[in-house]
Formats: sequence, C-alpha cells, structure tokens
Amino acid sequence: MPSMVRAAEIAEHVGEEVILKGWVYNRTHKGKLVFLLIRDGYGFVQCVAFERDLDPELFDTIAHIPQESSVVITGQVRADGRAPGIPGGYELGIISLEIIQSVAGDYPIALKEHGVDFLSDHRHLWIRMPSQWAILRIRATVISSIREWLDSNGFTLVDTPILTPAACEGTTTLFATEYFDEGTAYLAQSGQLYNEANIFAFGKVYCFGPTFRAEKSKTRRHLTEFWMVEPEMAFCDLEQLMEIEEQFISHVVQRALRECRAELSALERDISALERIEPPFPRVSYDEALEKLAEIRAQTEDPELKELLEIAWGDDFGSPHETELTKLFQKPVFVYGYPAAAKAFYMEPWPDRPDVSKSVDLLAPEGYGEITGGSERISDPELLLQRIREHQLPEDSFRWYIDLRRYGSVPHSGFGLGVERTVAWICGIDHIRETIPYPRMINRVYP
RNA sequence: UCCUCGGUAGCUCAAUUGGCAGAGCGACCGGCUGUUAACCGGUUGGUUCCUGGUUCGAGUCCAGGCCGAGGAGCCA
Repeated sequence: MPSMVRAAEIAEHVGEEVILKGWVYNRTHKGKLVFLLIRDGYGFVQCVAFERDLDPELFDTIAHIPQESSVVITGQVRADGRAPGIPGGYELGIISLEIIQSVAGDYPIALKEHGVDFLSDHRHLWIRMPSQWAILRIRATVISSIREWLDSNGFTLVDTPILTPAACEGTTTLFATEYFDEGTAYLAQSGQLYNEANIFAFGKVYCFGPTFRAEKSKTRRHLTEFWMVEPEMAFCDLEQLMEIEEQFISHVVQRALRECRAELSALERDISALERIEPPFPRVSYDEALEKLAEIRAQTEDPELKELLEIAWGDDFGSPHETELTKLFQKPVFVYGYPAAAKAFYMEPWPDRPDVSKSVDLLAPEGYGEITGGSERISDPELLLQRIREHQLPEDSFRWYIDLRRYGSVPHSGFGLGVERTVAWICGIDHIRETIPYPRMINRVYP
C-alpha cells in the first residue's frame, strides 16, 4: 500500500508510489495527455495522466473531471522542472484516481480576474486560491512566531476581556451590546489597561486576541475586527521598548522568510526587502520627522501631495505623512516623541517637555505605515489623575487603574502590534482584507 | 461624515452624436502528448442596479435613491 504524502513534502518522495488526497484546482486537457493541478491544503501539485498508460474509461473520467472535485490519487512522484505548483518542480504520474465528489460544474470562481466585491462575497471559496492560501499560511506563521518570541523571552500570556465596561481610551467608537442587568457592555478595542494591571503580577505580559473598532473607516488599512498583540513590561522605559520591538519584529519577519519561502514566492514578494529587516531600526523624533516632511513637501511638484503633506506641530500624522516618511528608509522606522495632545491620556510626558509624550510608533517600509503604537505609561498617581480629569473621563471607572500607581508603581511601557497590517507588509499586498480569513468591514459581515 | 470613480451575460469588460445588446473567460460538445488562468472550432448565456422623467426611440440624457471601489478624517 503506497503511503499518503503532502504536497509540501513531495520532493522527499521522488521515485515512490504515493497517495495524494485533495481537490482539482485546474485541469488542462491536451488530447492524449491531461494535467491536473491538485491542491491538498499543504501545496499545489501537478498530476499527469497519459492516455496510453490508463484504462480508457479512467482516462475519460480524468479528462472531464470538473474544477474543485475532491479526489484520491495514486501515482508515482518524479522531478520535472516544467511542473507548476507550490512548491513546483515535482509531479505525480497518475496510476489511479478515485473521485470522492464530482462537482456539478457550476463552481463560481473561474481562473481569471475577478472584482473584489465578487471575491469577497465568495470568501469561503476564495481562500482556496493560491494567493489567499499563501497569505493565510503566512498569517498563521506570523502568529506562531509572535507567540514563540514572547513566550521564550519572559512574557506571560495573560488574557484580557473582550466584553468591557467602558472605553479604554475614551476616544474611538465602540461596538455596544446589552449586558443583562448591568446595562451596556462594549467590545474591547485594546487590552492595554488590563495589561498594565497584569505586569504588577507577572512582570512582562502580553494579550493577543481580536479587537473591535466601530469607526467608519473605509481604507485599505482598516477592519472593524482585527487581531492585535499587546506586550507590556514593568521596569521598562521608552528606549528599552524600542529595543524590544525591533528584536521582536525582526524575529517575526526572519521566521516567515525561513518557513514560508514557497508562499512568499507564490505572492511574488520581493524577498530582499524582507532580508534587510534586522536590528537596529532607524529612530526619528517627531520634530525631525516634521522637518523631513517639510523637505519632501518643498521638493514635490505634485500640488495634491503638497496639500496632503501640510502639517503643523501638534498634528498627528495622517497616512500620506507616514507613507512619505517610510519611503526614506529600507527598514521599519521608529517615530517617537509625539505631541501629548495627539496621543492618549496615559502616556508619560517627556522630561522637561510636558507637551511631548514618551510615545513611539513603528512605521513599516514600502509605504505600509504604522504597524505598532506604544509608549511609556504614566507612573505617578497624581499626574495620572490629573490627565483623567483633563480628558473628562469617568474617574470612578478608572479607580482600579489609578490603584496600580499607588501600590508599587514602576516605570513601564508597552505597545500594540496590528497583525493584519504586519501580514500585509510581509506579504507585500495592498489591502489588509486579504490577511484575515473572514474580514469584517464597515459594509461587510458576510460570509 | 466628506471627496472621486463605478454598477451591462455566472465572471471581467465593450457598445461611436440618443438608433438592432457585443466580446473574452466560465459551463457544455469536439480537436490536440508538456500545459502553466493552455490553445483552436462550435453551443449556451440579458430585469443594461432601482424608481420616475425627457424623447418617435434611452445602456447612453435629467432627477432621486440603492449598492460597490479608492481616498480623507480616525486609528493598529
């Protein structure tokens, strides 16, 4: 009895008779010769049927097998440079083939260009296509390496709630839901405040889960449901935070490079752009970034870009600013020291510059922009209380958060990494809706 | 919420000044021994987003609406 193989490991079985279980991705009929491109979940393998080698009835079946039919194939593995696939270069000479289900011939996704709305409506089928399959495999590897790095560098996973009593940061719009007799609960937009409690028990922690924003954002960088990992560290200042981030991000990219070569090349990703990603990353202050933007603005001939890049000290960067800044570097770039007014209430002020916060965003290169946002947090209870009042937040709801500064307060820092934006950058694709299996956007909750 | 663009066959798109609704792909049938979304021939395929208006005549012009895409703001 031949043994079952996975497409990804086919190279290890050259000369052997093996069994492959999967689905017909494409069929090319050449008369006395038929090529089937079979996907099995682990890759795509070409299987070849010659009329002279097979029973006429079986050959006719293979010649007419519809796209996406499920099959069990027995065949002999051989190396052939002409064979397409992921990874390509090997093919199966078909000895026998059993159809588990023959599709009626009405599979909606033809092998041709499609519009994004059509593909989104068929997301449950779209994920079978090589590009989407490759992206989601890379996503899985990215998530795995995020957890691997944190777990092996002293961080404890401490889960934070998804149903929360109020806005963590009080600014962005939240999804609300009825919560028994307790009134309204909200879907979490961040686990950070809970992380800050957790570091006083565990030192270094992270939470990792879906987060929700009810913002009516309609861009290639936004989802209403997305995944975020948020590490938080006690006894950590802004400089140490940046060192942690660059180690962490570099590990994630390098492991994707090692383990997802076939997927990245299926996406035609420029590998060399990723090979450069290792510490240290450039660091630019907000003030320096403003100067660089002013230079770019002075040099551009494009009146539209000139207008988009207009910015005054105190404004947060918009995506045009981020995009232009990242073009100046071949690695992710830290921009630190944003104006306090543009950032959240809990951020530690810069020494001797109260209008500047000890905040840092990491902007991915090639125009991808912000993938992490972090800061050193306020550790003084009086200052924190003052900020809560300035932002007109409900003091009573933040009692527990203020307690953290009363019982053993220490300098501490943390950041949040957007998984989908990171995957989009690593994959080199232009819209994050393809980086999550079932994207949730302002006008899409199906399928 | 604002700006720009779009909606025609299952899919991707054409349709001249307002004058017979078209092509490619898919599906189905046939041909082809190395295809890479094969190629060639044939068959099949329509509420032109909706409502109203102008006109002898509307896919095309006008008004209102619906849906989608890209961008802005906001953010990861």
